[in-house]
Amino acid sequence: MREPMGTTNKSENKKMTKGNRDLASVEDAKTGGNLGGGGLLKKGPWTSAEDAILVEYVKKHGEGNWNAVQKHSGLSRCGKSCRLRWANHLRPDLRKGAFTPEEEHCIIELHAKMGNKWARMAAELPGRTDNEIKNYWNTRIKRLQRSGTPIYPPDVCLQVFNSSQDNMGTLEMADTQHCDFLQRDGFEAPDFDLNNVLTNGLTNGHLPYSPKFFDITSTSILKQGVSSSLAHNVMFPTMHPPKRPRESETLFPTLDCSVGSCLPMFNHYVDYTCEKAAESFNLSSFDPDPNTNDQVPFSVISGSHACLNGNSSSSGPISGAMKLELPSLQYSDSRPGSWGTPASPLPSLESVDTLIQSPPEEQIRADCLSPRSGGLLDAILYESQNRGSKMNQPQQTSDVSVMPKSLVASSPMNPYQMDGDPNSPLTHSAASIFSEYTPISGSSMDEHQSVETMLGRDIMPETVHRDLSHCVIDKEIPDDIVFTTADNLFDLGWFEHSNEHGENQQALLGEEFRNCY
DNA sequence: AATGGCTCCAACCGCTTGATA
DNA sequence: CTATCAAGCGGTTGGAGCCAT
Repeated sequence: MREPMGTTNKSENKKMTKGNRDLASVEDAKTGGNLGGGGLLKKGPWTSAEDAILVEYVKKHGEGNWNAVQKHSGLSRCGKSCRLRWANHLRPDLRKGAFTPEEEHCIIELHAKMGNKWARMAAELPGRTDNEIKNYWNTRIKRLQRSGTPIYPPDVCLQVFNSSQDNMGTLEMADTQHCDFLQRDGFEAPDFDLNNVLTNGLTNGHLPYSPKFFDITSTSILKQGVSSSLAHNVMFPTMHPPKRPRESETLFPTLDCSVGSCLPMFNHYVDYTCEKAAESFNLSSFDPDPNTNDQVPFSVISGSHACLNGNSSSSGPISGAMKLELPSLQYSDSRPGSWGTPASPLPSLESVDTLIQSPPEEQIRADCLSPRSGGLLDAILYESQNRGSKMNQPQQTSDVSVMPKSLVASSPMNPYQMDGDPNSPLTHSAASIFSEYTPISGSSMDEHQSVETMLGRDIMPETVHRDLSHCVIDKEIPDDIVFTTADNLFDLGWFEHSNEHGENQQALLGEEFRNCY
């Protein structure tokens, strides 16, 4: 927690003390100070003299027309710099000092809704700047990453779910600020009862929403939940070396929106589910790496969008301490000795990108609606919309056709079947998660295998069945059910769930979604 | 006391958007 | 319709202080 600051913030105090910049004269400020002349615009920290000039200028001329500041005031700063200085530090309505607990809570909540929309978040927090919020968030993320603390508290998850229900249910979108993109695209989100889903999921010890929600989301997340691969996607890499690459340095930025990251609050359910799963297996916790004694429990990352998943991506390159293998419980029966080497040679995501070419229209759509750094709503609505549009297009079969049909049909987690949109974050999630559960012996991590090959090999529906039955489904699972295609699930009614208004939640995925099966 | 790593945050950079000529 | 400019936005960088060793 930062110390409360007075009229000048801590950093300014530091700088003023250190550099004795207060002594800089107004004349220096006007002539560029340490510029040494030459008429170049000054960069670097502002002096109080420069601040005074800028404040004086704004008093006289008002905000705006920042490029004129240099002309009229003689300040050797570019307009952009002046605007930033004013907006972030000199504005009279700024609130200085540490964030209050209320503000912190608000930021968390807003981030859950909006993602990295700092300016929009700042608009919701009077007196706070986007830069301030951004810095706060980034700092907080890093701190939480280290401590393994969930980023989104449960109450925030609940709130976001409630609000998302409201928004998606009515589509009136009173909060157009959050959902304006929907209106722009004329997209209509169907009604479904997230709140009910949430409440049931949290209170009953089950996740009744799971199969009724997204097949991808539910099954893959929950599959993740019962495996150590969870650690890749939804676990703080607490064993990471302290110095982590910046978020922007994620190796696969276009695919960084894994399930956990796109749907931040789901991670809490994953967390919960994992506990339940652990109970089911009489495990207190999973240690993903039997060679370590790292007793980090199921501390689930809560998402934070792109920030965390770069390193925790299930498909990202795994190195060093993050080289986590599948838990023994998953493959112990069929693949003894597979612990030592990574079972699934994940194709590089670059190769996935290469292999899955999306039609231009979808690329455009993805550009418009990419939930990469968005919140839960973005992710859900993006997915739903893409499903809808997808159904109106000829089926893309080229990729799938590479696979043997039998294998395609029998793939329990075939992402092509579930969603062929390669731009979809959930598709990526599904693909990456799927890949994790596709053990291929005798391959090295360095081998980049084609997605088709990967998807078609060594798929074990039984595994899925077992996993689902242990920790996901609150319905009786017939013994003869085969988790091969989505229509099995439809037939069981798992994609249909009426909300309190009697409306079918299947609509979430679009009527066409069902029709295509 | 010296040093290196880490945290924090102000400022910058590059890109996008919207207004206007 | 196009070009230009101002402003906004999000990501990134760099520097100063803090802290552990």
